[in-house]
Amino acid sequence: MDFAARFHRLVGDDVLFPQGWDCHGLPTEVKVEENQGIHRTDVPREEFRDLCIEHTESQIGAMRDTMDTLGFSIDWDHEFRTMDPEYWGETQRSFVQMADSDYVYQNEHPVNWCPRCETAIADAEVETEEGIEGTLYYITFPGVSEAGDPSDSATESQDIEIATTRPELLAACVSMAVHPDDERYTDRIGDTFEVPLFGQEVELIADDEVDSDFGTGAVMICTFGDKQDVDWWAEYDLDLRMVFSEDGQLTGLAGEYEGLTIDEAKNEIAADLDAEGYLVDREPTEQNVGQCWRCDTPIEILSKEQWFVEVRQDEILETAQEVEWIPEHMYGRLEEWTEGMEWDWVISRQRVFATPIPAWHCQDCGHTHIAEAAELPVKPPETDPAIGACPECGSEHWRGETDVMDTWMDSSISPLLVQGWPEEPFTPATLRPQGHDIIRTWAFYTLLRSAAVEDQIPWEEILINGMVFGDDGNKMSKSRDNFVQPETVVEEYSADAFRQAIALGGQPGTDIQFQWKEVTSAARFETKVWNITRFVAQQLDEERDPLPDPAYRDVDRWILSKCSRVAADVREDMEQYRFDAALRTLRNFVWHDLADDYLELVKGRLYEGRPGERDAAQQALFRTVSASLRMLAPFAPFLSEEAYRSLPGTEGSVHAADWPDLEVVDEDAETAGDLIAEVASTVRGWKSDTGLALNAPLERVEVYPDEDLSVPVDTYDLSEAASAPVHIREGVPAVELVPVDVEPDHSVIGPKFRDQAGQVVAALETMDPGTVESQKTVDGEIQVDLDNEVAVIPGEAVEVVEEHRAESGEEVVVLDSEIGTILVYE
RNA sequence: GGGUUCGUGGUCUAGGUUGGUUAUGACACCUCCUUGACAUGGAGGAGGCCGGCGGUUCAAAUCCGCCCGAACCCA
Repeated sequence: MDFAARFHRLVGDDVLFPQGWDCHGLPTEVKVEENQGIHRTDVPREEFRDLCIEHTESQIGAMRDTMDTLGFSIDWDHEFRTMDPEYWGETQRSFVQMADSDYVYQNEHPVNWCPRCETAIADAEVETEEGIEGTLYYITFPGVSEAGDPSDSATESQDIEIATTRPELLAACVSMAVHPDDERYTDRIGDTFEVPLFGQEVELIADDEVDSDFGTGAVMICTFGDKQDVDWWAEYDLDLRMVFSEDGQLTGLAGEYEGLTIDEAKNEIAADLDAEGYLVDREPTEQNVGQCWRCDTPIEILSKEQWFVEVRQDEILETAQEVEWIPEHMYGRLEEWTEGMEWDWVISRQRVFATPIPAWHCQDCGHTHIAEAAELPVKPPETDPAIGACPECGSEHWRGETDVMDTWMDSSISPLLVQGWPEEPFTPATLRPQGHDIIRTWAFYTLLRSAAVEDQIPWEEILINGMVFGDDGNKMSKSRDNFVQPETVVEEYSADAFRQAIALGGQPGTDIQFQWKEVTSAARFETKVWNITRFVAQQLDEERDPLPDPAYRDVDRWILSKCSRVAADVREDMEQYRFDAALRTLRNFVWHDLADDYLELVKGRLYEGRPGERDAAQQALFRTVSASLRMLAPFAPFLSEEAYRSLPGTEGSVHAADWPDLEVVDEDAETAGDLIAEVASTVRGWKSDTGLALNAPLERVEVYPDEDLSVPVDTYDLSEAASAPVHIREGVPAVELVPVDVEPDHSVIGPKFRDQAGQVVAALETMDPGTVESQKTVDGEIQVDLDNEVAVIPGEAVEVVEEHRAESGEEVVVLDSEIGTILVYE
């Protein structure tokens, strides 16, 4: 996040904030096919690739514009794109390196296959069409009694009936399954049956995934009818019977049915089953069918040679544990995902726009050769390997690998490449920001890869941010019409307001809702800041020499002390990525302490103070405003920059400045200042309430603080602000004091009286406040009558609330405030 | 079905780890106020059984259990 980058620059860290573009992938190919009205096999690979690059470049351009508009402080010198040969060459290098350390291997693996397009397609390309009409066939599988097997000899296996919509897959049947709780079949599990027409023997297994209510409650498992079959095949380590070829015809395994299409086979096999008496019944049914998104042909699942990367779970988890997760519980997601991994990572894709797998297959002996590091980057289908002849058989006939890599192979090495790998020694990046939706991909693969390639953590901290939702709380989408383009916000308000709204959305890890009202309040705050700066700039002399030792008054010391406290708090929040809390604290300070209180208090001095007095106020103002602008810079880079430059006495850019470090925490001044601010705002509020002008002169104001002050309070500015002489008095004001209420301190009474506490408090509250008050002042403790005993409460455990009333005949107004009593003589 | 996170005035949100007096702020709403940075401002007000039930405790928004509801990830 940009907030963090900007903040760390201010505190003096050397920040590398690169931007990478993950270009490759299916969505781009699809988009290009759509725009061009072509299929990727219609044009040569290279041409299609170029079209993708072109499209991606325009996308990147648009996104970069947005980022600039929003003020992202990206280090564009370190921009990279995974589609550039400089990048994907390194992706290949990491592949070669992982192949050398035996992470990479080839194996058969089921893929979605479109028989018409004759290509593998990704899950994302499979569209599920619901409610397709089909026929459900009920087929009898004869039981096999195995002679010589004692467990079977007692109870001879009987026939079992299954239901399927795909009789053409009988030849591929490798097992049968029922639900373990299905009473119809409990004693049959483990029995063997014979597949009709084809004769192979299969075992009945039990699995929770079987739907007992469907058909007969028993299903056949084929390689492969659907994804479920794939899971079972892997889980139970079943045989592989490939019954379809790539063009959708039955293979030799189907015996006499070889060469038929799927539909032909379905009809013929169904007819033969009927003829042989295996077909018990057929009924119409509705089913969901996976189809090719492009041609609507039903998808088949075929097993194809694929490239894999071994997932070493322990290694990944160990690496992940060394990383600090923010928020912590997000580690749990990765852990769960990692532990649940059943298959290794299939990295090969039968696509075009991606990093080519740098390998060749010898056409004569089948040997697979992986490229040497020196010849990278390389595009195998176009180039022969540097090695020349096959090391196994000496042949020079190579078939370049046409498969390409999963795009996560690109993006999962970005931390390495950013650091100059492989030339430079790798040091982990400090921070990785990413969304929680891609923990199982980006974070997972990056951990895997940096552990595998460099045996290191990729980054020290990983900050998981939430998704941004629309104003109505739903995920942004065109159909919901809650899509908010950042540009729209920038046009109507400003980029800084947009940034603030996002920052305030919530803490890291939680999804945040975009809210126009946050933009509104942010925009108001900006106006406020701008006006403050303008006012202060006006009050500062252009050629003002900083004073070595200004004659600060209490309020000056107060605002400076508060400011340094705020700087420390904000800094702490920023370090923990609590941007919401940081901005909140900052806003509160600027708006209320600085603008509402301090500015009002020093106006008198600024307008007509003596030179020395004025200088001190100017100096304090300058330091506070300058510090505030610097703290605001990460959130509102544009506004703070302009304001900072317009403030006389600042040099250069606010973004090149240092984080404020005023080092003037002054407890006494804060006590005095809080009192002054409170009195000023109480008097101001009273004037406002009574309809007086805020600068209406008063005869005299007397302040009686509740607690004795340890320090003298300087009323110079207060008198100016109140337009009246202000005196701080000790003791009790000469007005009637009427106790009206008692407030027990539960944290004292609770532990002291334990289970009696409720009773004590209740009794206390029924007492006359005057009695409580007198007992408290005379004895230092209060006696409370309970039902049959007397409880003694220490005086400090009870607060007596008193109200002041002016003695009759005197022209005085009594104001109660948080810090004490204020008497106003008009 | 499994996992994770969450449920706080009309809306959004802070606080929750460390239980304790009056639960924070913003936006919207109502009343009043042109006063020399700012009406994109200022002063004040109304509005909450802190999702529900139960438990621990003198005391629960906060800790524990269950339930209901939402979102996300996985199956």
